[in-house]
Amino acid sequence: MLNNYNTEDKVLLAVDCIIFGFDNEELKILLIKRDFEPEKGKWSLMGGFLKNHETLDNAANRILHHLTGFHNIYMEQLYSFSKVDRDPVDRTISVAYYALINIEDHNEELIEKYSAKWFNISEAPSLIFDHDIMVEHAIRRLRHRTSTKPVGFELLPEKFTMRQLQKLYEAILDEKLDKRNFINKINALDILHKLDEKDMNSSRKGSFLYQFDKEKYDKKVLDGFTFKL
Amino acid sequence: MLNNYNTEDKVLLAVDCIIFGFDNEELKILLIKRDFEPEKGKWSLMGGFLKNHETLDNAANRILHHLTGFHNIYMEQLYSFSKVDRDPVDRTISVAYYALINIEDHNEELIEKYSAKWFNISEAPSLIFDHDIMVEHAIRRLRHRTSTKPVGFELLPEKFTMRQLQKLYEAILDEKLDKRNFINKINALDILHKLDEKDMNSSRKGSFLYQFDKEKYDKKVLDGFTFKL
DNA sequence: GTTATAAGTGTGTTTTTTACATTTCCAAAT
DNA sequence: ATTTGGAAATGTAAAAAACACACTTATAAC
Repeated sequence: MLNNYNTEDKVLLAVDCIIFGFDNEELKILLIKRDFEPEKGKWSLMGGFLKNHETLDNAANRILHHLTGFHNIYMEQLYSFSKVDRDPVDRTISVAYYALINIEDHNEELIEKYSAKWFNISEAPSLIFDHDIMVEHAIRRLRHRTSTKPVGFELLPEKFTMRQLQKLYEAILDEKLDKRNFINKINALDILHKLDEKDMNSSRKGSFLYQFDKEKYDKKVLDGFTFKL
Repeated sequence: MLNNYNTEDKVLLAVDCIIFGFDNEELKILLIKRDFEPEKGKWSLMGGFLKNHETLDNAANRILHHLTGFHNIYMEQLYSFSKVDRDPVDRTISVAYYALINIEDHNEELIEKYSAKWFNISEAPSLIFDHDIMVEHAIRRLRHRTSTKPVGFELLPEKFTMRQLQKLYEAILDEKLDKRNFINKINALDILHKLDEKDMNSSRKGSFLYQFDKEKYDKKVLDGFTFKL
């Protein structure tokens, strides 16, 4: 007996990306204004369809590259959404991915091309189809990841101040953190490299810049260390 | 401009289920022996294809029902797997689900029909396609869930002893736990109902039976309680 | 040299987690 | 009726982690 694959239903498989950024004050998402039907003119996530020669990760990378111009963006598969009529045109299952990018890297040109815009997550417009639900899921996942993996650094420039890092965590977790306790915790992790350089924009005194030391982190992980904030 | 869905590739969408059970000693998974090509005779997860009128959850429920005879099984979507050649017959993306069932409920007849068998997770044979990877993911997820949600009870009979519960957690987490600390923690959660009944099989003295009090748990969750073991 | 502003820093208190040993109960054997 | 074996039941002290909290310092701008 051979299982007959030919009698089975085939579907369109979309990949939709929740792209997070941080502007030193608030957590943001990058949305595009659709210039095609259905729902033309409405805001939505950046998406596309899986092609036969691609994995889902490939497709997500391709889509992210289109909108940002960058490869090797931090990215994680989130969840698959399958309501029967979620896309009115045709049966489409969507696999959501979320991505973290340094907002300073944003490419004005590409953003123009797709009529894209950064929104504070608290002020984002409502989105087409089930995209709002995807964003909710992504925020939940990001909150969790941020507390258990050093993913926050993906959202910051390479060099950053402790204040920036704390603001980022506050934005993601949506709660105020105590300055001293935060710095003590971060320092206890021992995965940052303190530079001699100072950022002189934030205050007269200036504040030291730090870098995430990925090598040190990876080494510690191998020795059984687990990031926990 | 209308986005032309017609030019996009369509794919087969499979749903594969990792079914966990517990026999009071070890964590187990239910596998089936394929009686169709490709890979006939090899062990695999129970799976099936998504139909046009179904959501992924619907499909997973349908597949679980086939093999167990039960509806309303505890179940969670895990991850989507998309290696281009993961299924040699046709391009197939698989969405993995894991499910937890009380092993006592297993239906001998259906198990026979599908040549299914319960394996200790440590002794399971290697599986077709990418199913081994799926199982690994599922175990990781289950470990995490068990520490943050009261899902363990899905794997036990309705009435169980503290010893059974501890053994279950030990099997899932794959580590020994201290008896007194475990019981103290569980009691502190205050979500079990201690019955007057005793299980007399385990010892001369007999041990009290407990039940998970779902109503109480739900009420506590509404009041901001979060399960944490 | 005075001032204004954010950066930087440490300790005591509370809560949580861990380690650990003895007594109790009952069926079974005598 | 008494003894015995074996798992069930139970609490406390020590260690570690999390939390609350306020003053001093460095520097640019004036």
